Amino acid sequence: MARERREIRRIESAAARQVTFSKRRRGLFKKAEELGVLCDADVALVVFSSTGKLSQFASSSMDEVIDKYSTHSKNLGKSQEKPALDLNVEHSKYNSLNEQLAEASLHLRHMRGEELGGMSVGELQQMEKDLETGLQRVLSTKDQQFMQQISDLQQKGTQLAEENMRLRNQMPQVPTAGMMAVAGTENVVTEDVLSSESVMTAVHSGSSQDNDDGSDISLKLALPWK
Amino acid sequence: MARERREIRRIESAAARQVTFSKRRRGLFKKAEELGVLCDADVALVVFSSTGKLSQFASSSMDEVIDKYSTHSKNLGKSQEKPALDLNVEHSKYNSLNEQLAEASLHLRHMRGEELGGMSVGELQQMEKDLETGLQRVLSTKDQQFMQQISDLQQKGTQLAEENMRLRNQMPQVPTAGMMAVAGTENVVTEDVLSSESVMTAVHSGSSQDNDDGSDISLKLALPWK
DNA sequence: AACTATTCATAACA
DNA sequence: TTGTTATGAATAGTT
Repeated sequence: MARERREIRRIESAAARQVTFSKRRRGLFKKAEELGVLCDADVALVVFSSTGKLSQFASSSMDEVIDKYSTHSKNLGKSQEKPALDLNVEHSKYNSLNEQLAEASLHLRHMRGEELGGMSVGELQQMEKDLETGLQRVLSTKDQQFMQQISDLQQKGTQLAEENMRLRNQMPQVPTAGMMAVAGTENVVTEDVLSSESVMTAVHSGSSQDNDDGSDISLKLALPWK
Repeated sequence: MARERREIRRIESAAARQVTFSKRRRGLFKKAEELGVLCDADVALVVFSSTGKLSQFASSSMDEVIDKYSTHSKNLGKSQEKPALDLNVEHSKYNSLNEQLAEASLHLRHMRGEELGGMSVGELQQMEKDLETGLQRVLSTKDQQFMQQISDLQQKGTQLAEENMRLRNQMPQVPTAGMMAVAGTENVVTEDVLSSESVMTAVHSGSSQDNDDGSDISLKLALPWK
């Protein structure tokens, strides 16, 4: 209803989906309330966002009645009792959440390639698409994090090299004891060496195949301490 | 929202109220459905008209709650007016489940490559490993299903070819063109292994976008025998 | 979050 | 009730 018509299908971008959800939820609740007032109707509305957040509206206690009936349909006589009613509300929400959790859990197992037996080719192709997209994004994000860590380490390395240079200039009388001079800055140096090692180890043991701009940079990294 | 703005208060004329109810109810349900689809949300909506008539909508798993409700809704004494707005979440079990669901939901979004911002390199590598495993298994399962479909089609093809043969024997007066067509048929049948391989390859590389259930393949394969 | 250009929903009418 | 239309509302894309 705006700059351009939007097709009614799941919004892929999480950010855009969240924005649209906010706007449309407000609109929907407003319409629900207006219908209740204008037409003297009882309206109950429950919305779970994709992140599991709950919001609800009721022009009367309809939602409680719904929840109550959903769990203890036999006990119609207790419909006016508040305590039992609240418990039933909880019970109902609990069951509903349990179902959603089970569903999400199954979806996760599917994503891991488990329990694929009953799925159609179409469903499998959708899974494949999702997995490829997800994998691509994970790889991209991982690369960015590596680059950031490397950049940080380079900066630290430069600082340490400069300090090292200053120390040497202050102690020209120690010819072969270069190691000793470095040891003077032991705290900082040892920390950094350890962290860089752990990073490199992570890179190595880390799975797959791609991108090795990192090895070039790591060579540069090693230089200052040589 | 039209010729003139209408104040949001109970419509006194019963006839006008009924008309407005009808129109606005349709609009409200449409909006509810759109929110569910666009934002991947679970939406449940129950409306009692002032005459006691019930209508309901639910996306996904909420329908069970609503269905149970509708089953027993005959016994309900309905609507007075008393606007009440609830936006509460409570009870430890409920909260615990809600957290689990939120976590599962977040995990799913991570698997789709969304919201990776705060993740460590180690977590990303684990995700990568999981995604690769899942993708591999999905591809494998999909291949199996294709193989099964192809096998089924081959069987059907063989049956049709045999019937074709029988028909041909019953009609020896068939002209030359018919013979050529039959020869073509035999070629296709005997090349089954090759053609199935090419199908698999194409599917593998092209993968992702359209989710037909493979029925178009059966049409294409069936054509030569028609 | 605020701002429009648009599409959409609907109040009045037929 | 259903259909049409002028107009008010909701909102998609943008800033």
